Amino acid sequence: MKHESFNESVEMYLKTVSELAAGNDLAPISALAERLGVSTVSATEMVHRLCEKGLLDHTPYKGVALTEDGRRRAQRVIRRHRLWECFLVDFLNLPWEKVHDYACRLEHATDTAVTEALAAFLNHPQTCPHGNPIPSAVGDVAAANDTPLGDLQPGDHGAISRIYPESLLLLDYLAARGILPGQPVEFEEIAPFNGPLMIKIGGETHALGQEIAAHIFMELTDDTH
Amino acid sequence: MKHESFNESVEMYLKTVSELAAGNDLAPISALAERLGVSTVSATEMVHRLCEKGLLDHTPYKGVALTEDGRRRAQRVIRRHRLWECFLVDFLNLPWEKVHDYACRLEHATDTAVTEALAAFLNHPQTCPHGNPIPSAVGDVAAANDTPLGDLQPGDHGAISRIYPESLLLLDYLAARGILPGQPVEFEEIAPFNGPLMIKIGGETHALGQEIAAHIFMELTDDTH
DNA sequence: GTTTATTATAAGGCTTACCTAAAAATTTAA
DNA sequence: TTAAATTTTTAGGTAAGCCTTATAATAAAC
Repeated sequence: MKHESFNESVEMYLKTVSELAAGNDLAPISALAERLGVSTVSATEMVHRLCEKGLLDHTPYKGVALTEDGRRRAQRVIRRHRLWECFLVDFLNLPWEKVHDYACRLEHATDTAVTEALAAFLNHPQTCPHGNPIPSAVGDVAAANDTPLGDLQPGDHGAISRIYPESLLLLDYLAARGILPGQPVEFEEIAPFNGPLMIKIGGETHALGQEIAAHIFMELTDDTH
Repeated sequence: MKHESFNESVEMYLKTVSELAAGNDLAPISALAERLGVSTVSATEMVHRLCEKGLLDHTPYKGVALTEDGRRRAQRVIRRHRLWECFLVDFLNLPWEKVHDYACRLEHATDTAVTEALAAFLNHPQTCPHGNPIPSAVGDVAAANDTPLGDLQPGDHGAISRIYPESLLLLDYLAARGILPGQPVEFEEIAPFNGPLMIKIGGETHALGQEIAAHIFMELTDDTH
């Protein structure tokens, strides 16, 4: 009956740091704590433990980063997570917007042998149903070459590539509006005073808040013919 | 970050009681503790907690039994466990003797929606790869109509129906010898002084200790034609 | 260069699920 | 029916992962 829940917490912290420090910068502990639903004091404690284990680097007053060990460990969790998402959508026909949460539980309870057998069964998919790349078994990920909707200029167009980071609330919102990877996108305008972005997605125009727009990535169609 | 590990412990206790009290009698706390790899003091503590929650009934100095609530809860865990075993063997091609352990982890991390979608995907199988019946979604199980090898008389024959309860050590042992559900069985003799049982399984004769024989069930072929 | 805001640490506590050691209660067996 | 074995309870402890409150350190803004 040895406790596996330590593992689970570790994995959640590493995964979250990986998301927050996606742009190679440091993840502030406050942001970590908020995303994990934990007090900053608790997060600080845990960060110390993970530093001692050599999984995180903490620069006081700046934030935390994954060590190489931590990075690999996080990517392996993310691999399990995204493989399960593929299975849940493609074979169990579960809703696109729900599988993220289901996979969040399974990812901590999946042996390596199961992970790799699952990858083979699924034919080694490259992305999860939300468009995010699936790391390799040793923790390598393809670098993304896309842009968050928030960074677009009027007239830009292309197609949605991925939703990142994912959360049930966000995915529910997007699913209800048909805002999914693959949908064609045309940027129309941004309302003044940091207002919502007016974006045509799959024929319909949506007013998206900046925060949501930061979670939607697209691949630009190159118009410089 | 609310802890799900309480759930996990509860589920392990309920599952184990369900196994130990299979013959409708009481499961001694000492047996519970041993199977869970925990001190009797710890097991007693936990049993008290589960009694307060209305999941167990404890008769002091006798043992524990599942309440109706506890029984249903245990069966639901067992359902998830056995469905995963089917998937792991039939679709991921993982070894028959290993999937029990893999499923032991997954069973605590599987939402009801995933369980039922999995059942549908698998076409609602009736038994796990080790021959044990899969409880219904509401926790009903078909009563088994088979006999442990230990109870046989010389001359009896039939086919292996299931291995129960399962454990990695036992399954490894049986897999190495081709002792699997479906194999034809012929009882030859029992060595004196509680010696091993000599049993012909799939053409070869095996000397099985009584403890192992108690875990192997068979369906007798009725010879009273 | 202060003030203000953020970040970190310190102190004390809680719960779950474990542990050991020792004493008390009950059952079983001689 | 007394002794032996088992079961339960009591007492005191540990570690992980949380919590709140309060103080100290640093960074950023004015």
